[in-house]
Amino acid sequence: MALRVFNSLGREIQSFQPLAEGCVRMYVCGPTVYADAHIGHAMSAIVFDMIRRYLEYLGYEVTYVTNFTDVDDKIIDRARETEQDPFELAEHYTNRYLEHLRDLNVKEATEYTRVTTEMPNIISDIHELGEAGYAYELNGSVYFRVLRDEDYGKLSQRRLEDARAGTRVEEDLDKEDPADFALWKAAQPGEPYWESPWGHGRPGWHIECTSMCRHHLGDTIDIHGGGNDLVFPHHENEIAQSESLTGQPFANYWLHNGMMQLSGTKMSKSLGNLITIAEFLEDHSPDALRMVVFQGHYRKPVQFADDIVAAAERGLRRMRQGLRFAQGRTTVGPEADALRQATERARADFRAHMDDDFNTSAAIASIFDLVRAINTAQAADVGGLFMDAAQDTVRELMDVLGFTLEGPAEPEEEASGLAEPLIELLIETRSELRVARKFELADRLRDRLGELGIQLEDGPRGTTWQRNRA
RNA sequence: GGCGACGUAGCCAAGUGGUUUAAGGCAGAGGUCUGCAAAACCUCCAUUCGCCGGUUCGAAUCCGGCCGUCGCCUCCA
Repeated sequence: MALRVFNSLGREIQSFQPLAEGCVRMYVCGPTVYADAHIGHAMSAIVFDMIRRYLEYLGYEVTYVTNFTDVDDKIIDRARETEQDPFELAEHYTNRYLEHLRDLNVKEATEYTRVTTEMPNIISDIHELGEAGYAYELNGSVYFRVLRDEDYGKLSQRRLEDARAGTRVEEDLDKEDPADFALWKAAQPGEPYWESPWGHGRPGWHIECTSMCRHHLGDTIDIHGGGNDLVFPHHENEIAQSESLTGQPFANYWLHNGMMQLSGTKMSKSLGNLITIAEFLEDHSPDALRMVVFQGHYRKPVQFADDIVAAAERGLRRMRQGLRFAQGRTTVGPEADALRQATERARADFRAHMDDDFNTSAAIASIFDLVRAINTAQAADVGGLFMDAAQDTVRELMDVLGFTLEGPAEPEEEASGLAEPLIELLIETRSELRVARKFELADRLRDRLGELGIQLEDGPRGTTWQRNRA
């Protein structure tokens, strides 16, 4: 079975076939950097990271380009409000976001593009559009002539009249058509600007992605991704610009992730109902966010709430529990064989579900099935090759989804390295108490360690311990 | 108003015509193990898929209506 994906362009499941054999070129719309990113942005980054990782798992060489919108009205407004330099402001939040991506275990992009470093390409592309009759100048701004684009609206399945309906009536009432959108905006006094054939100004929002794709990936790319709130107008306009410019299809597959919901409504900067990535990571592991997102489907809205995160954390603990050091001595026999079969089945199921438009929820379920098989085998004293293979498979498949499987971080004060020997010493002492049947004391010791975040477990081969975040 | 998505157990959620009289995770109940706990394992936990009709030998899955939720139509991942 081969990979099939839901293409927003045409709204159907299609088998995935990249332009160049074995190579995938993908572009994902990144954030506008005027404030700290929230976990909705993180969801998008995580979803496309998963898609990229899975494509690589399938053996594709992936060129992954993502951008930062670092010139924009909101940035200018925010800079004015806070009396900052807009470029410094954008730079600050760009770096913050890059840090967050690392914290979230998002693989580094092949290239991070920015509007500010793309200016010559943007200007020449706008110029070309003008030459070809797709754009016109008006008072120092340049607009895209929507009427010239015969299949405008094909992505969002919107007719031009619908697109016009809600258009904000604003400054340039002289636009040829209300649906025409800005490729270049003339600078107002005090605004940052670049020199252009049309005077001082800055690019419109949509043209940046057109130029970045064209100049960093080529006229036609395999996958274009982003949140489904970008379908209209942003991606529709990108298609209009790019295809008018090159005469080639812009992107073969359009993939859109659903929105993160906080108490029933979309999380967004403008509504102010958000949890920033930084806030989330103060209390939770990056894996927890992936679990919340991937227990659902990337195209559907994801519910976010404290109890949902808590449930995800407990599921992850179960996953990690299956990776405990295996000390069983049975390496052959029916139990070992059952484990081997469970491992093969998990691999096959995982792959089949991921091939089905990245059904991460079902894919994770097949990993959980393997974890249960591992635990059962551990109880049956299975160890050796098959156990190693089973545990490695859990790690490998979880890694395809971008999970780190790291437990709660070690507290800083343990830097001295004294904590572990001390814990071992306490366990040793407690074992002696237990042998002496002084259970009350032994239990008290266990409880107190538990309060300190050290959880003891008495097994048939002695006591083990692990950190357990309160 | 226009375009689109969705409504599955206490919660999150997969499943889109028979192999499912509905995966998986969390929570809950009982049991095994244990000095006790924890972890793990076993069993149970929706005769039912928003509601009402229809198509079909057969529907959570297809069609129609209704109710409800959400997204886009303005900046938005």
